[in-house]
Parts: sequence; structure tokens; C-alpha cells
Amino acid sequence: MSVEDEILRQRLASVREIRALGFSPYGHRFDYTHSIPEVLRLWGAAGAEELDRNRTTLRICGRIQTIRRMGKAGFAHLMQEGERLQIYLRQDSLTAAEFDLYRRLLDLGDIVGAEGYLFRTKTGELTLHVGRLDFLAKTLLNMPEKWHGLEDVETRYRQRYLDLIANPEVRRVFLTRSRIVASLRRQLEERGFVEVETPMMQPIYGGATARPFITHHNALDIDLYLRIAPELYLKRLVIGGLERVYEINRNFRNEGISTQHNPEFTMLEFYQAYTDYRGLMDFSCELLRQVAIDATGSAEVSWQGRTLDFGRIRRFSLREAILEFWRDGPPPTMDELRDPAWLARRSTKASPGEALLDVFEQVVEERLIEPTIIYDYPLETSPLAKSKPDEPDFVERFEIYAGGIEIANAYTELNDPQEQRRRFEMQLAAAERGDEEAHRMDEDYLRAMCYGLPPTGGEGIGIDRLAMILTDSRSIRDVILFPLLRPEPPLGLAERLRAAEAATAHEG
RNA sequence: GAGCCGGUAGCUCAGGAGGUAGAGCAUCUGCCUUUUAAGCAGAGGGUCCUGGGUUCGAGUCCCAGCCGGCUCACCA
Repeated sequence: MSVEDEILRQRLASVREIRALGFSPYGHRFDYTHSIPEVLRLWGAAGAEELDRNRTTLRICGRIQTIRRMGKAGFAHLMQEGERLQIYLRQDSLTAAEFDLYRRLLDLGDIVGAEGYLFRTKTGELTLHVGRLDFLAKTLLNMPEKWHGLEDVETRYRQRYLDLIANPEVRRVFLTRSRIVASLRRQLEERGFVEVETPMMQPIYGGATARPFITHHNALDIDLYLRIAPELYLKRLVIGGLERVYEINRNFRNEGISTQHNPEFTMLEFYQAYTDYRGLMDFSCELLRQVAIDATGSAEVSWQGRTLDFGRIRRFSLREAILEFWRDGPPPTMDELRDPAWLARRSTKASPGEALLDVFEQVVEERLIEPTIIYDYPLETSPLAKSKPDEPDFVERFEIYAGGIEIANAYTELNDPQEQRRRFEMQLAAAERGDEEAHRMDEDYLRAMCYGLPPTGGEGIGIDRLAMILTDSRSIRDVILFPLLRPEPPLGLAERLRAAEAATAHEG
């Protein structure tokens, strides 16, 4: 018999004994007077005499993290909400059943409730002297090892609950992620933005360049696409008079998986009527500075051994950045960056604009460690952005980089329907040349634009990537609770549970 | 999709010139009423990822595959 099956049988035998002693192995409501973090906050600094003088009865609960049995007494640590408190149990303070429960039937990972009073041990640790012990939930499988936690990356992702139990820093990462989202919501709400939800299943996908997931609706007998972006729906809402809207939700892109890409990822998109990309740059700087403070306590964030200052976000135009960050010999001149022949020598891309962006991505992108705004992008790569009045081959668009990755993309929205029609037609031509990711013609969106989209600025912020930066995480999987993995083969657990149940039933 | 690295007990990991598989934690038994990586004494536990091949003999060498990680490509 394998170790796991042996443990399974032992634990199921314990379940029967716990019941026989009058406890419930899968308990019931437990009204604790204080959570463990509350206990630590209230009494963490209280001295031994003070605790003895003001002896109060508390009820606490949590998962058993360590247990040290010493004959007629012993200690355990209970873990709740990421913090732990020691409890002390002794034979002469408990009923026979309670002591038996503690002595023979508690395993690491079990969830218990305890009532008692606080004291300090010889070594000074705050500890609950238990007068009543309650059983709340049994663990049937071995918990991860206590010294090293859970290291196996695959298990950490597949069984995130174990990761959260065993690795306190993982818990902190996801709490920080939650604070990031809360901070963004609060800041947007304070400025009058309205949160909305737009379709995830779309008949025509758009708003980004990516391959989609396709699904099927049976009753309507139509294929639908999981959205690659909410952009076109949010702008319809701006047309409808929701002048400040935002959505924080999932996008789905049928592309490769990497440390920076998960097929489903979370995006904040917000639109503000009557502003432009300059206005959004200023807003973004405030937004990111405050998010950094709310998430980490400081606008200066440590990332992979460097310090990123979200209080001072640099700004370069795309072409300035190429000159600034050029490392491969003497930098080109601004005239060369404007010269299609020069660009064609530097990139295999079809058009000068695409080639310029290609050069930027080769030369600059990974060097943008410090938070940086890059603005003024080539028109060809931005089918939904308004062009610059004085430079029609470029659009009023910027991206924000930090840690060498793109975390935001924003532009002044194109609001001329005839120009939008021409851009769609350019995309169709690209699609005919074989560009799988080219934008589709979206006449329904064109119709909406024909009713008048006010001058508007719109921005998307990649929440997962922002969370990576603000939690010092190297992989997007470390900030997504359940990243996509290939499915596991069948576990055979139901069969093992059935066998163990049959075996212990015979013993009983 | 390509390259590199990895997969040994429930967990964390050693080991391996080819010759019956190791530690710590966890589990079980015994002792222990202020311990805290509790301690002490003993015991059980393995498809060394899978399938082929070479060999008297493969966990170790070779090939293929599976799963994962990293890098690159695509992308945000």
C-alpha cells in the first residue's frame, strides 16, 4: 500500500473515532470571538503579567500548522488568514474526550476551534491556554512539508490552495493584486467613472490584434468569439452618453503561453469623453502612482533588484526612444527614422510604420525598466486611434512600460466614421495579404460612430502585468490564481477513497 | 512551434564508474505537563515519469514520448 493510501485509511479511521468521541469530523458553525490576526493585533504586545491580570476567554479557530505532543500536554500552532497563534493543551484542563482528540486524532492540516485564555510561555510566546477544544474539519491527505513549503511549480499552480496554505508570500501576492484592483476602482469612481460590463461573447471580435477563441451558441446556431478586447462596446457606451466608463474584466486571446501571456487575462479599459491622449498621460501618471502606493506602501517599487519610481514616469516619443536607447553602434538620425528605405533595411515588415514599431520593439522595449510613457505611434499599427493633425502618418497613442514589459496602451479615439471606414478597409487589405490578426470590418460599430462619438481618450491597463510589477513577480502565472495548464491525467482518487472507505468499514 | 533544463517516498531533496534505493520532514508504536524545525527509541513506506533499446544485469547509458520550467518566436 502506498504511503498516501495508508494515510488515507488512517485518517478515515480517525474520522470514525472522532465521531465516536462525540465530535463532528466535518463540523459546524464556530463563532469565534477573535480572528488570529485580531488576537495578535490586540495582545501581541501584552506582557505576561498583564495577560494574567486581565484574563479573558477567547474563542479562536484555524488550521493546525504544527503540533508538538509531550505526554500529558502539548502545543500546536493554528493558522488563520496567514497568521498563526500557538495553543497549549494539557490533560488536566480538558475533558477526557477533548484530550483524547488532541492526543490521538489531530493531524497537521486539521481545522479546529479552541476556547481559552492567553498567557505567555517560558520563552515569551503568546499562547492560548485551551479549556475547550472543538473539531471542525479533517484533512485526509498529507499537507506539504513544513520547512520548505510547497516548491513544485506544477503542483503550486494546479493546487493553488496548497500553495496558499504553505507559502505565505503567495498569499501576500494575491492580496496585493486585490488591493491593486480596489485602488483602480476607487480612483476611477472618485473621478466619476461608471463601471460597466460588456459582452464577452461577440459576433465580431475587435479592439485589438489577436487570434480569438471561437465558441458556438446552439439555440441561435451561430459561432461567437470570446472577446479579445471590450473596446468597441465601451466606445458605443460613450456614444450613448456614458461619458466616463470603465470595465475590469477578462480578455481571451488564442496565442502562445509565456511568462508574460496567459490565454485569459484581466484588463482595465476606461474611456473619458472630451479628453485626449495628453490628458490620459497625466491621468495615468496619477493613477499608477497611487496604485503603487496603495499596493506596496510606496511609489518606489522594488523589482528584480531595481527600484521603479512610479512617482516619476518618463516620457519619450517612440522615435526619440529609439535614438535614446540605441545601443548597436551610432544611433540613426531622425531623418533616417523617417526614411522608408532605411526602415526597410532594418525590418522585414511590409510598411514603414510597422517597420518603425518593429525597430522600437527590437531596440527599446526590453530596456524600458523604469516606468516610461512612449507616445506617437505609426498609423498602420493603430486602426482605432486618431491621427496627429500635423503628422497624419502617426496617431495620438501612447503605451506605458515598466520592467521591460508593456502595461498600458492608450489613445485619442478615432471619432470620424469615414476615416474609421478607411482604416477598416486598410485592415481588410492586410487580411487579404494573409495577416491573420488584422481587424475585421465592423459595420455595427461604424453605424454607432455615425451617430457621433465625442472626442474621447481611451486606455487599457493590463492588470496581471501591473500586478507582476507591483509584486516583484517574474511570471504572469504567479499573479493568476489558476493559470491555464494542460489538463492532468485522471487522478483515480474516487477509486482510492472508495477502497479506503471499504477497508475502514470492515475494520470498524 | 524550436532550443535548453528538470521529473527519485506524501513533501523537500541527495545519490547513481551499470550490480538488491537514501536523508530530513510527514506517517505508525513507545516515553515525555512550557514546547516551538520539540526531543529520545523503534517501525513501515518506492512503477526512481512512461514505453522501447543496449547489457548477464538499467533507477543510472541510448532512443522516442508525456508533464513541467526557462529562453526564443507570436502576442498584451
